[in-house]
Amino acid sequence: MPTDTFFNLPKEKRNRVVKAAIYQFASKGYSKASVTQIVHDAQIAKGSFYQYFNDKKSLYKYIVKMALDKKLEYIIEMDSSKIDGLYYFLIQINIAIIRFAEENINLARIVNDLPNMEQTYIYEELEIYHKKSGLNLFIPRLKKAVQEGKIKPEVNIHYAAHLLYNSSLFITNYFLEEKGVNSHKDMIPVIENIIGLIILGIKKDGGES
Amino acid sequence: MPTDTFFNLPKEKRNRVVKAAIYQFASKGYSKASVTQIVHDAQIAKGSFYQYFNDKKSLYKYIVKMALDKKLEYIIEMDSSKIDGLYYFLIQINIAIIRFAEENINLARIVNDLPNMEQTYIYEELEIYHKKSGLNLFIPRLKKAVQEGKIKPEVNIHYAAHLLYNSSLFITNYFLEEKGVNSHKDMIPVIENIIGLIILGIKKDGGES
Amino acid sequence: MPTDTFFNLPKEKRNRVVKAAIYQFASKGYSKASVTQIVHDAQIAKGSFYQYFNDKKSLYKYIVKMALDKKLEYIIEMDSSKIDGLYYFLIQINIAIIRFAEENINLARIVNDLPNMEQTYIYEELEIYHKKSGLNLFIPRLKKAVQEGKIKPEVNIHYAAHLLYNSSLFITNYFLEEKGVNSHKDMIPVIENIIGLIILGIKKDGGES
Amino acid sequence: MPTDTFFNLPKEKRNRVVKAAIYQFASKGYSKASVTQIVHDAQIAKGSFYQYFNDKKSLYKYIVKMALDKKLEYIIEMDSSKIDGLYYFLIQINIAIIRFAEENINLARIVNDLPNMEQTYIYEELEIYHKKSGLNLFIPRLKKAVQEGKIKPEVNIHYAAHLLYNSSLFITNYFLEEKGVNSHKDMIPVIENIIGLIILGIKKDGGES
DNA sequence: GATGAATGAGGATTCATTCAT
DNA sequence: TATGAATGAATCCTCATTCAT
Repeated sequence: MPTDTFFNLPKEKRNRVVKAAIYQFASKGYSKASVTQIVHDAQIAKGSFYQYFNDKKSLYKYIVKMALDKKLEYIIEMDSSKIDGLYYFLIQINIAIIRFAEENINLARIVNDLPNMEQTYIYEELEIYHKKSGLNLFIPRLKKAVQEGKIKPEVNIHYAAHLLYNSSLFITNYFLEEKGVNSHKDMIPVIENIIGLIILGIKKDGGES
Repeated sequence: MPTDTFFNLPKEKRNRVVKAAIYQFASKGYSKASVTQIVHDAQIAKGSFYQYFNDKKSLYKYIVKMALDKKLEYIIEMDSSKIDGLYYFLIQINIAIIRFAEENINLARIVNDLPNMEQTYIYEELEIYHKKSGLNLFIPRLKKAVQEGKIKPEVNIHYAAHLLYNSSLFITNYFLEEKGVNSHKDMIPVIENIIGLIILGIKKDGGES
Repeated sequence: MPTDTFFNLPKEKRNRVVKAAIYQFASKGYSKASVTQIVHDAQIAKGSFYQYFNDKKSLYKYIVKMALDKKLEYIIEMDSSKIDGLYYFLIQINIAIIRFAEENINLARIVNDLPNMEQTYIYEELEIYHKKSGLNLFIPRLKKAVQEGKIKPEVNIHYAAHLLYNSSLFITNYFLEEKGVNSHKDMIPVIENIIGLIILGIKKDGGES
Repeated sequence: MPTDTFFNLPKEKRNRVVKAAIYQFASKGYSKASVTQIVHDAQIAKGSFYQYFNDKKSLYKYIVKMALDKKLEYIIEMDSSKIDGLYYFLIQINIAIIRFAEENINLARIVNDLPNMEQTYIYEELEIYHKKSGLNLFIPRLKKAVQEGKIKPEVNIHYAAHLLYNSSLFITNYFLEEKGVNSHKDMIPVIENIIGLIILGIKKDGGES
């Protein structure tokens, strides 16, 4: 969504703009993010900014797309084809997401802020990208597990996917806010616990609840 | 967080202010909510507003506290002492929350928007209230279940509470957005499905994952 | 189209705003007129301006309405009921318009600039007022003259009204620009000439053209 | 008013610039016309534009001159020497102008917008050209008619010329705006009516006004 | 205690023109 | 000569807060 002009810029300058924008959106959110602050941080002229992007919204959409793409990169990288069991798959996907968050803190903040945009008109224009790294991450894998007879027949795939996506968001937020957590490795037990919980349930076998 | 002046006001006037504020915060969110619009809707003078509240933030905190208190009312009302099983407890608590949302749509919106404030400085000042109707809703009950030997020993209570709180938020959002849902009763199957999932797990017994 | 706030202002302040606005619109036209300049000239704060008027357009519409009303005042004042002949009526109406222009130069400039707004969306919202001091000034009088048998049957009332309205605009512009003309009295011969021309025609009787 | 560079350009490129400029000035007016849009439409570089013209004003003056020249072409073409009567001459000249408008809608819009520029400093620099296709169109012919004794002695040539010029503008505007009018031929009755009116007057012979 | 006008820094966006390559 | 990125003052407008009455 940037203009051609933006792509003709030297990479270094483009990076300054992107970096400043990411910082603004991550720390202030879309509507409080200030174009004035972005151009100041990126050391470009106000007018230049509007030669790179039609408006603030265009920039935002570009950054969000970039963030979601980056998130997907981490997920694709994990080469899910080799992962057989559902439990292991879910562990891996959450680890991938946390690694994304670890290495791209501000992009992760932006991604995790997306659900808050859902009521706005901007969201609709982002929905396609968002879906790819949202619910759709889980639905196909759950369907496969159903076919393989590995999932209880009474489980509703739709709700389960929601729960899993939601959990991944929550896990990421947990990571982003928890100041004591330094590496994605520290999160592995948390992930295992939560995914284990979803897979096996809270309830002790044999007990009635 | 209002001034004494506010509490000396006739109840009817106070209600006008509260109602207008709830509407603004629910529909626009904190930062986009307009003081000008609130005083207009409440039919009070701009200057009066600043005699009732030090600033917009004070009003927001007051409304949030009110919303959380109201939510708690619904939860307390359900008289959990009589509820024995954990599953049934979780179903009931989610139904209570949905009933709160059903009868106080705008307050529910404000409550469910709270996690988005987490990065802001305002959140810290609200944390205490938030906790009461958040995580702390689940932790004591989970501890009890542990003592009763009803929960797998490897389950981490802390994370389980997070997952349950998160699920309750997600269920509420689902209710608030789903236009086809008219009554909290329509949500009961959804709740049962999701809670069932958390209690029993996704995995089919006997299968390896 | 101003807000109540504007009308609550002391007359002196209101006049400062109106005067500054008239000056801007008259000298720059609608789109080049600067709100910043207006508030500067009127010695009010930018924010105050937007408490008086919703936007620049509202102010413009207010000023245009004011200008057209003022123009009408001069026309109504001439007490057309006592004016019998069409020629005399047309002379008088043009004199009234020139007197309006003489005593309200900038308002007259704004009024005479209106036809240029015709292609804009603003015009539509002003049309009603404009019509009253435009074509409709002439049509009823021409109809009356037709009934009295004083007008050639082949004359199309519609076109004649247009020609007369157009001539009045032209006469006013002539007055506004002609630097040598100091008083409306200097314009009387011009008016008589032009109206005489429209009434009697250019052509010498008996000559073939 | 373009630079030599402009005239050294291949004709095709020059035309692209001219066409884009005409479109802008016709549809937006001088001050709203966008240089950025012109260079975009003409597919030339911003910098190139300023090598062809010193500034926006220079381009405008060039286009206006072009428009007035084109208008004159249509008028000259009608070979007025062969036209004898004043009435017929006026009919023909108005038809010529309408034909110009019909075949050069955007140029006609620019020409008819000129009077609105009269208050601006730009106008002065265009005045010479404007006059040639304005008042001066009528004055010589009126003088001739006076010499031939075909015009009432009390008619002031100067004012009559103004009225006629003004009427031609009005007729053209009428043509440009009237959506039901497809061809200049549809305008002939209107022209005959208005010119007839000016030649013979509104007043019925024998009646007193 | 009530009122509502005043404030001004800040918001996003536009645009003719310049200048380095 | 052609290019297109850079510029920055100017545009309209918003809004929480203050203050005089």
